Amino acid sequence: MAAKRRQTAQQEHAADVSIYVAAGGEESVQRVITAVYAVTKKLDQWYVRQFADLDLTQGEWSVLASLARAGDTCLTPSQLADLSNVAPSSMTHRLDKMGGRGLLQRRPDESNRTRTLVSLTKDGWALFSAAVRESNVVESDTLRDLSDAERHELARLLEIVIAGLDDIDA
Amino acid sequence: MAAKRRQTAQQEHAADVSIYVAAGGEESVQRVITAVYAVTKKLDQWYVRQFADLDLTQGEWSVLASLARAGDTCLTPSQLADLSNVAPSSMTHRLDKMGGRGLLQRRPDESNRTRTLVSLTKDGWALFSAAVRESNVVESDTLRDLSDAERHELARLLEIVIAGLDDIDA
DNA sequence: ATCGAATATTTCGTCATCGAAGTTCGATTT
DNA sequence: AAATCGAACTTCGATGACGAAATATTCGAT
Repeated sequence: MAAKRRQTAQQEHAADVSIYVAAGGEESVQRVITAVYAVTKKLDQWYVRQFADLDLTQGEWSVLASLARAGDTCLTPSQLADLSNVAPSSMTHRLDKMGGRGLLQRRPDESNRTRTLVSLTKDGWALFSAAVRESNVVESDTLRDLSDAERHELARLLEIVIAGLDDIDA
Repeated sequence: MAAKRRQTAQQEHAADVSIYVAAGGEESVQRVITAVYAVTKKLDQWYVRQFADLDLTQGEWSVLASLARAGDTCLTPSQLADLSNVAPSSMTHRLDKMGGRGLLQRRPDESNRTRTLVSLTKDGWALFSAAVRESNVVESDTLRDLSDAERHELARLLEIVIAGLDDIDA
């Protein structure tokens, strides 16, 4: 049964790619992009379930991760909205809610009082850390069929893609 | 400037990974997963802008793609909800709206009248095809720094991951 | 055969999100 | 120095999504 499903997952993916090619996409492109989204779609499902244990939505997770990645640098609501792919007006309420839970704090920027600076509290970082450790379980499971060398190669190829991303908008 | 940004994109990614590792994640895992999400986040931004030209939201795109991938097989609202990572109750209104635009049709399943069968119309498939062809532009740009051999290798590694995805829930 | 459990879909109330307008502050121009 | 333009954040009205309850149909058990 496991073996059967393993075959069909590949077959399904191949069939999906051929649909996109039939609709006008390039094979070498669709094969990669479709695969990337197949992975993230499944991961997203698990994130929702795992984060529910921590009373965390994907949107709140995005804010938490953005602030954690910024380190000591405070971020403004606008920056957080951009990083979270969300409208600035949506960020207002989200920050209100997360601030109410004590996960972050807002303080006015003294040098420019139109800006607000957002930073993680100790509780916020603790929740981020807990979420990372929980996520790492399924993420590790996801990559379990890849050797260390293959993970390294996969990361290397993706990093080539990342390096070129910012030059495309222009 | 382009060269500078190319370096910083890699540096930023490396810094992000180290944050996740500091929070308790494994390096070999986080390096891959973080990279995958960096790519999809950027792609999602472009999809929103490109699909706006076609009056298509990401949710509607998900329905369109699911039905197209199913080919001749009709899907039920529940199946579409699962495939779109959305609640069944949300799918009802989404199908109403898309049906009103003539993109799909709902008909009762004669063999089991609790079920409803959804299928793409000709207009629906045309819109799917148009969206694929538009998306392929940025997707192709995204992979432009990868040789054919590298794309093949990237796809191969991702397909190994995909093959194991279904076995994890259990 | 009838009753009860399970499944699929749709309403309904509530919350999140969006786009637009409003408000406050900073910067540039005249 | 005053005024206008622009930027950042927040409110506001409307749409979309969720979870729970309601409806309808099928399947299983007594």
